[in-house]
Amino acid sequence: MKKNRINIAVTGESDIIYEGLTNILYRYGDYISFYRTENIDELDILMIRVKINIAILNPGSIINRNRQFLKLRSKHKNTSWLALVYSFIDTKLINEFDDLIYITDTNDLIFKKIDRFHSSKTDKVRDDLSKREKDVLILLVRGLSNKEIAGELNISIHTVISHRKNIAEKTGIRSLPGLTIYAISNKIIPLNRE
Amino acid sequence: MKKNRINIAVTGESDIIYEGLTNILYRYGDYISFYRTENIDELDILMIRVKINIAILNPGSIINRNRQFLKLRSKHKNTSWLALVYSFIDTKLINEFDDLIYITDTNDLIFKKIDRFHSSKTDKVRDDLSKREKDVLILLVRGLSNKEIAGELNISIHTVISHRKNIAEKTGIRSLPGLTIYAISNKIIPLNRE
DNA sequence: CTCCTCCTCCCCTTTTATAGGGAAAATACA
DNA sequence: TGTATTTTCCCTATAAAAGGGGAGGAGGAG
Repeated sequence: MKKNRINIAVTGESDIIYEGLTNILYRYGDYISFYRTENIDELDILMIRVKINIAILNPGSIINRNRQFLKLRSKHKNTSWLALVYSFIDTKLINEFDDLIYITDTNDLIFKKIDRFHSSKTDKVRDDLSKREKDVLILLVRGLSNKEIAGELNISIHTVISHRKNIAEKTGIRSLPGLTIYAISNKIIPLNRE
Repeated sequence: MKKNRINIAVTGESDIIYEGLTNILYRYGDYISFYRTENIDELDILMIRVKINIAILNPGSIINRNRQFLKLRSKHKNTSWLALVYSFIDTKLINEFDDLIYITDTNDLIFKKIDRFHSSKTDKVRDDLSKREKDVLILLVRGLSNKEIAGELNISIHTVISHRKNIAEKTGIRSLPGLTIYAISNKIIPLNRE
């Protein structure tokens, strides 16, 4: 029932691609952490200190670095390796990857590909919040602190914290901005525009 | 002190590139409107009803459609035409464009290129958030902590806190959910869901 | 009757955020 | 060339949140 965080490393020099990819994937919950590296050397260093679940890299960045890439792969057997293809590329290189993301892939397709390598995500994505949890969420989005929410709902602050823990567990969203967007998207609160 | 809006059309099939490009450019102010078209036919139709200041397209999408492209160009002489290059491409094609954006361009470089075709740059209003403040806000809405934002922007955590103080002062909004809604309402971050 | 969810409450420690102060350097503007 | 804004950095202190536990009662489903 617990949702594991996914750590995704994106390797490549393109701001556009990095921004695009992270922006698309952020929508599916903030249980994804991104790490950006410019090249395979940086990726190597990163993977020493962070357990990367999914590494996405431009195959172009490992041309002439094939041996280094294979070494890194074998060092981190639990990592999934995806190629982000936006140019013509050697088929041999591509075979080294677990899957390919094409620059022309739709948002949904991209997420599905990522999703396939994130086994523990499948069990529960959309558990509905209980009434009390929604009450807390609404007041949270209004900017009240835990203590203020406790006062408003006439319960102890510990209970509020408990509800928040459960909300975080169910939605996989731990940040306030993320919860705000969740609440808006799920029409728990309306977004009034002037 | 009115700001002219810029209408930018992005033509191409890649979600990643569209998201990346819009995401980068959103930061520089909400005076940019984006229009997305999948191919040059759609762009043609779009330009009948909307005055497009800048058209960004993948040169690959006009291969074998060169004549159509040139016709469209000559029909809209006030539009700037930029190529978004992420693959090997015929140099002849490229010469038809006013400028090139490479997939490896940095955020700043991309904005400079766009900026060059936006004559009314000088009348930018400064009564709202500064660029850096927007940078902080965007990362804040993504759920990063002050420390993480500091790391992302390569500044000290004290600076991040300073920016946050100024954001709170300027907007009068102190809560994260409030700032999230502010950012969405002011198109500092996009909220596009299914 | 048992299992499960919900709601309620409490403990602990560590990490972050808030709020007040200040200040120097770099840009931008007029 | 001044002046204002922006960007950067720092201090102290307090408040709040995060993350890890656990636990009892109410009520519904099987």
